Amino acid sequence: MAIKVIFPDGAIREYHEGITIEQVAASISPVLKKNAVAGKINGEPVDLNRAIAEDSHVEIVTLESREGLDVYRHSTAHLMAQALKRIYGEHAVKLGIGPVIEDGFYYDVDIEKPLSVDDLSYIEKEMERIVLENLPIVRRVVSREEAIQIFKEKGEGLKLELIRDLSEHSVITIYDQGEFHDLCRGPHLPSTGRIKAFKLLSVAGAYWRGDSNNKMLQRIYGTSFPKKAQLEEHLILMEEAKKRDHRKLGKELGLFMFSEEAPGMPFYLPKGMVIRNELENFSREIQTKQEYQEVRTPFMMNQRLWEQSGHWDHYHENMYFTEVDETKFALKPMNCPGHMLIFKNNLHSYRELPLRFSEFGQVHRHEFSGALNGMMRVRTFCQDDAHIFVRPDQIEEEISRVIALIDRIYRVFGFEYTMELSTRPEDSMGSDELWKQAETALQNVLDNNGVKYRLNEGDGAFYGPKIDFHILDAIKRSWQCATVQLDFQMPEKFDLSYVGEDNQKHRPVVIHRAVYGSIDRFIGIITEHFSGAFPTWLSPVQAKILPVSDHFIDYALQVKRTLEDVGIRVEVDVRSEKLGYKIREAQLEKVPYMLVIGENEQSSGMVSVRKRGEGDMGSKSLSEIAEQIVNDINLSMK
RNA sequence: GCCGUUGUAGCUCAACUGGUAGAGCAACUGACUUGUAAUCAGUAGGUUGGGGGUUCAAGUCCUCUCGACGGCACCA
Repeated sequence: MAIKVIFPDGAIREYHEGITIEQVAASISPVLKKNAVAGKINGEPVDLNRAIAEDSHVEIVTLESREGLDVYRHSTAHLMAQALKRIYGEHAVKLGIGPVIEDGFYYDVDIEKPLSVDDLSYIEKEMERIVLENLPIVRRVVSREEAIQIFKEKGEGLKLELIRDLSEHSVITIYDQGEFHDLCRGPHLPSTGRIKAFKLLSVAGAYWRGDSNNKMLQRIYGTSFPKKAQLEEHLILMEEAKKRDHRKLGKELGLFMFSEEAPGMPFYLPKGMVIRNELENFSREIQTKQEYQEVRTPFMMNQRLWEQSGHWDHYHENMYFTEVDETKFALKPMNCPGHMLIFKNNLHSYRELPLRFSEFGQVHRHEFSGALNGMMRVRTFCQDDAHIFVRPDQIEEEISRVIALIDRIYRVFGFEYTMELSTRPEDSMGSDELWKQAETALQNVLDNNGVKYRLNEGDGAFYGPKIDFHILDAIKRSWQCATVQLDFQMPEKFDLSYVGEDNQKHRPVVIHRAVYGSIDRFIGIITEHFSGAFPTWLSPVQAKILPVSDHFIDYALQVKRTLEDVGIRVEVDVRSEKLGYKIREAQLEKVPYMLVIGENEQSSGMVSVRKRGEGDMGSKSLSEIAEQIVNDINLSMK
């Protein structure tokens, strides 16, 4: 019997019934057959050797596609599991799950022996042997009873748990390769010999099914690619990412430091402080134009304030407390309650709203020790926070303004970003109506602005839903920075009011927002984003003057003064070193402008300009170079 | 917090199975007076993260503890 096969491009071909995906691929071209790793029948992913029983839409999945690569890596995960069982024993290794992830795969296993990175190379060797054996990978459909029977015999308790949770009518399949059998939906490569290039990367602990109440398993991470060269390239990329690690660069460039005396709490060194001040001033200037008013509130306030705000109920595990003069205090983990007190300090007319209080507010949050990570996750940080008090009818317009502000600021750094709407979490306060109202308002703003966003259910703040901005840095990693939160709860808790047109008291609504989010983390992000080569306006030292010898120090100092007078940050390298040495150091410090000064420059009143990343630019007059640098600074902030 | 790894001079790293700590860079001193990515020589620098233990002997082994790293969980 002939069947019709419809391809994604709409082409239709006839084949005999029962033809496999692989044969279909072969019928199109030998290259396609070679690159095919799986297929899809009516959208359902299947193995290459799956027979096509009736007229169907068919797609050949090749290694070029994401799906194909995923199949390839999924099979590599099985390959690794098989190697583990061979090395440590069938019963000593109990399998959890082994999925594909962004850049590779992992497999969670329950095994007595603590695995170390040294063990990985043994496992890789065994994997290579299994590749050489070229074992066929075969799919087998089993009944639930059979599946339970099989995994019970093998002592695979974790797999039994998975089977138990499979839905009533799901088809249970097992993939066999040699003596190895794994519960798996597939699809997989046709044989282990198809796996060409892989590497095991690390081992780590991971809770079974992601629940910290469960047992901790050992997770082995690895990656694989169709070609050796691709694997090498990926490993090089990982090395590159390590080189721009903000912790390493922060130390090398003298931006910030950490001390055992204050885990998770950054110390700013003079150069890092320059960057931080620039960031603050930049945002301060823009906010002032947008009618924000800067305020400052205490780091520590009476515990009862936090009880009133709801932080005690919903947040106290993350807070630092202290007791002085028999009074209990808490270090602020957020700035909102302080701003509520400021609002309450006066009577407010509806005419004053929106009222925008901004604060570069230092907050303390007790994070788990294992969560700390350089500047990215700290226990004290500065939020570029603001609380905007609005009338209900002003909500949507004000949020649009905030979104525009965030966009304005992110453009300067060249960040692309995506947005997420987070809704009511489990642990939260307030009535359903207010939450619904707040969520709808945020959604409306996003929809009306034609913004694409992802819905992140149950991830809002305990007092309100939020829109989060996730920026993509230069190496495509995503970071949550800006946030806009809509809050009907705090105004209630603090009994806030303004006097309306009707001379009656009305309840304002609060919008919480941050642009950089945490300035500290933002510095970490831009350090990695720019690989330490900050744009001129952020560079701690914008120009470094390099006298060829001691004889030109006077002239160098004169140049320094001239540039400083127009607001440029300048250093002079006065050491008795050779020019090449000074250049090398200035280059390693990633200074944007190096100005070489010697006999020629001194007599002509010029400087030789060497630009970061571009090299020798020839000589320029003092006024020319000063103008160029100032332009560079101003342009990069537009 | 959990699992694993790790901690040696300011920095980067070395010291075989336990035998009593070493190099480069940086710093300091001196010489050189330098033209576009490292001038030479000398000097100094360490209770090996901290406490306890085993041993004739501990950087090395055991134990507790602190920090860091890789993940997990957490991320209001």
